[in-house]
Amino acid sequence: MSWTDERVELLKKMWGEGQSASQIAKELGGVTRNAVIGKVHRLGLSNRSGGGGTAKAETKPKAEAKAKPAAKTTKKPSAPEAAKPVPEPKAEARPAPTPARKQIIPAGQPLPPQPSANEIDPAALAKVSEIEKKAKKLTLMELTERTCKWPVGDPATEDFWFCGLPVQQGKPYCEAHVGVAFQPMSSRRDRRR
DNA sequence: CCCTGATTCGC
DNA sequence: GCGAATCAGG
Repeated sequence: MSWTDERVELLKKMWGEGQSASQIAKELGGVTRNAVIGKVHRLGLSNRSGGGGTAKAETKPKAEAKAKPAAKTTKKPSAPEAAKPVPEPKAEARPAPTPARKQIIPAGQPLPPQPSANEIDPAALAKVSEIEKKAKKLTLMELTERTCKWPVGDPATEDFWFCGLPVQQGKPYCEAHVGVAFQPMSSRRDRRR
């Protein structure tokens, strides 16, 4: 796959929306997240603020001397390079408060499709029963930080196990179970007797 | 372990 | 220009 105009555009759009590189890569298809990140950098929009041209040259004296697998002497101009006497006292405040900012980036949660349905989403339930077929069926002892802790079956019987699929980051359950575990709220609202 | 972006460098 | 490998952090 190559970076056609359309693909680049989609990349820009998604990146602008705060989508992660992996998601973008997944969406584009045919590329890895690394490819996406690489492209993002080459496009000069590494920082999601780069919209209007305020290119902040964040000089990161970060990783420098890395443990290279082999001693590559490819580049080493070994230029004495006089230190940069340019103080650059950080002038330029903000002449203009940045005119049109795209929009406030949610940062983080991509927010779900739409919690319009207050009741447990039938689709979510279907998803659950479907993934339960692929469940690892772990025992309590086998659960770890990253295994879905959704219980299945009756604890009083032998037919009991935990989902065990990879959890959704930060949550105790896998994607499918998170879907039914964390409801938009309100479904059971007032069940007055 | 999973995921994120950042950087390097051979191609 | 491209992106795998690698780094660094969460």
